[in-house]
Amino acid sequence: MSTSRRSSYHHGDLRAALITSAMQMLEEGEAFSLRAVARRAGVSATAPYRHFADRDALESALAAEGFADLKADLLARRDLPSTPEDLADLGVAYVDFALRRPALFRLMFGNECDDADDQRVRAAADLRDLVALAVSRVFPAAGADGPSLALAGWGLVHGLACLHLDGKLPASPPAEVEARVRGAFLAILGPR
Amino acid sequence: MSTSRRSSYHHGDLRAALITSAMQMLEEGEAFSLRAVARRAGVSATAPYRHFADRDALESALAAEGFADLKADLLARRDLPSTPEDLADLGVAYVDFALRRPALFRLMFGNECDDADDQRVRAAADLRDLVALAVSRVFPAAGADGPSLALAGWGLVHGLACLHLDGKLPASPPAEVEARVRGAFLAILGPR
DNA sequence: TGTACATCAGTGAACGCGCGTTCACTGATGTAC
DNA sequence: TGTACATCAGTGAACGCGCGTTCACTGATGTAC
Repeated sequence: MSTSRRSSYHHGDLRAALITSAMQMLEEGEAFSLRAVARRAGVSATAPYRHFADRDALESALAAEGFADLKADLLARRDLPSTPEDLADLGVAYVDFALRRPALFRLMFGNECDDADDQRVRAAADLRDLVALAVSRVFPAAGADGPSLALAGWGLVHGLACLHLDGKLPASPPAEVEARVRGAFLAILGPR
Repeated sequence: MSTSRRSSYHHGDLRAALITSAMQMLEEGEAFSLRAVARRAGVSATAPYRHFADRDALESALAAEGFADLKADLLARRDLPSTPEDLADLGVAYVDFALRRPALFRLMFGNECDDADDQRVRAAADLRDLVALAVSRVFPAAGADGPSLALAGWGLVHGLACLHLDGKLPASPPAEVEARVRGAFLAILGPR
């Protein structure tokens, strides 16, 4: 959309183009650097500085978009879960996201979070809230244990994602991963 | 012990000294590189190549030692857990390890695991087995669900460790972390 | 017991690399009159 | 409607950096005779 009006000099919407390029690089497992992103966007190495203060700023923008994407993935399947099985579906979707976009997932989580970036922090908090809401729907009777239960749900699913991602559990075939996640999830959150 | 017999040229046990230096660097949060490790060990930049094929080899050695240390930490508190509360203690110890030695923990888990290194893979498998054994002691009646339950326990505690480590949950004060981990643990594995 | 020599474990110079970032610049755009 | 000019969004050369790794080398050690 923006490339069509691109002149030889001014780009049109370089900021968005840089984020897109960076996402592609992450998706393809390529090493990520300011210079490399600029290269892929077909622009000089210093052009990104017109749109991002520094490397970290680009990274935070990517992380924020990653959180939004993950949240969208979780919401895509159904409105909100009402049974433990529904909840397990969410867990499967979470792990699936991590395995489909490993580099992005690592960037979102595997960094010392710089609390400075509002957008990023807010996006992460949004995710946590969504998890809490989902768990409270399925277990409305949890009462005072609600927050602990929500945290356990998030921790479990996040841990399984990491363990698969880092090769501590086999990340394929997908059906096996799904069965493993669902099994673990229902073993503790199923029959109550 | 080895430094006392160190001559000006031959070192004595440079391999061990390099691992020690590298561990210290990880502990102090310093960036880790072959050159930096050699520097800290007081040795030329190329000396490590006498003892490690390349950077990855050093890294794998560190990871293997990390797994052994973590396992030792888990075993230090008691022989084997017999109640859910005991199990929660193990979980707390796991998270505590991650927070006390974050860079090491990241190195152990946050890398694409190269399956090539036997020692490292075996050390990671050892850890998984220990978790499975501990869970099976506490829930001997789990039966066919045993493996799923064990995996859930590992995933939960690993996920909580990562979320604290990555700033998605506040990593201090320690007492609060412990309460949070214990709470999450017992919320799902407690009253059965 | 003393000596020759192979082996081992270091050294230090050098390689090429990609990175983040700065700087002075220049081409294009859009606004005021 | 046409022109002057401020502003914006790019360029490209250059900086210093630390890294992993190679190479030919040399000093120390220990073994065979």
